[in-house]
Amino acid sequence: MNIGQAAAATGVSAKRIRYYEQIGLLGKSKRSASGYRVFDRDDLHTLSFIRRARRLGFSVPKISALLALWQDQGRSSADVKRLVETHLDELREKIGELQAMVDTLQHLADRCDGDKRPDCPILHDLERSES
Amino acid sequence: MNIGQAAAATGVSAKRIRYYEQIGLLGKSKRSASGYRVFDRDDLHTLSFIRRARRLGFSVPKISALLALWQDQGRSSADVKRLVETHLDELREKIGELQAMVDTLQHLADRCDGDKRPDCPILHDLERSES
DNA sequence: CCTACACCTTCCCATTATGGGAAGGTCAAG
DNA sequence: CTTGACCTTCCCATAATGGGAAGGTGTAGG
Repeated sequence: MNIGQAAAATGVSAKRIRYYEQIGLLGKSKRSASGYRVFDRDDLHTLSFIRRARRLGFSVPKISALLALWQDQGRSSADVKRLVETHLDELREKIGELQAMVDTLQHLADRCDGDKRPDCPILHDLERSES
Repeated sequence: MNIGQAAAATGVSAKRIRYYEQIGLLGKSKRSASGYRVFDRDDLHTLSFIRRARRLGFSVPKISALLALWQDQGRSSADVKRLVETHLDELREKIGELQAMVDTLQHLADRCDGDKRPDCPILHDLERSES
């Protein structure tokens, strides 16, 4: 299977597959006589794993750790869970930051008339002298 | 006032100030005879504005728009409000994506024993053949 | 007056994960 | 053998910084 077919089969673009190989997330691909990358069912399986992990917001280094655990038959589920909970903490922290922005902005927008006049509490707040 | 003092006074690092000038978010700074950037009270005011906008998650292009409105005495608050509401939509969309990740991961983590055994619904899910 | 030392300047590199595109080789069908 | 689809590598760009080098400036103390 060539890279284009692997990409179509897994939803991971050819560009990304080459990138993952380059940074060492994937081992070096087998190559055909002419230098084309060749993928087998196991490779597709791994690529799909990576794609799902990306969708859940894991960074490449974290996926690397997840892959290592996945392939380690002697892993403990505690290790996997710990990794995921750390990720959950980070996601929640990010959500908290974004939510705080939303709260502030919504508060300001609620007080903005949104008409033709220039007065606007939003700009007024951004302009304030404190902080 | 030199760049270091302006940075200390506004909380915007010297690096960032230079960057903002370079990309045109700030006009070209006045310079001393020896080439040092010189900042006055107005500049500090603008830098503080930018810092607050950054903290509320606005991108540089959006801040550029906000600054233009801020400095336009003939603006309408409707324009400001529209910009902010677009931003709010984007923030909320991002939060939604992150929250969906959290929901999925929490669900999986809840089902993971987190002990010494290798069985783990998290890896099992990432590995699944569908999707 | 000269020497430190702190601060300034510009320039280049790195970050994260990906897309775009060029130049050139390969393969299968007609 | 040509065409077109596909592959290869390589370089560039993204957003918004931080790090650090090489070299000029400004000031304070000896």
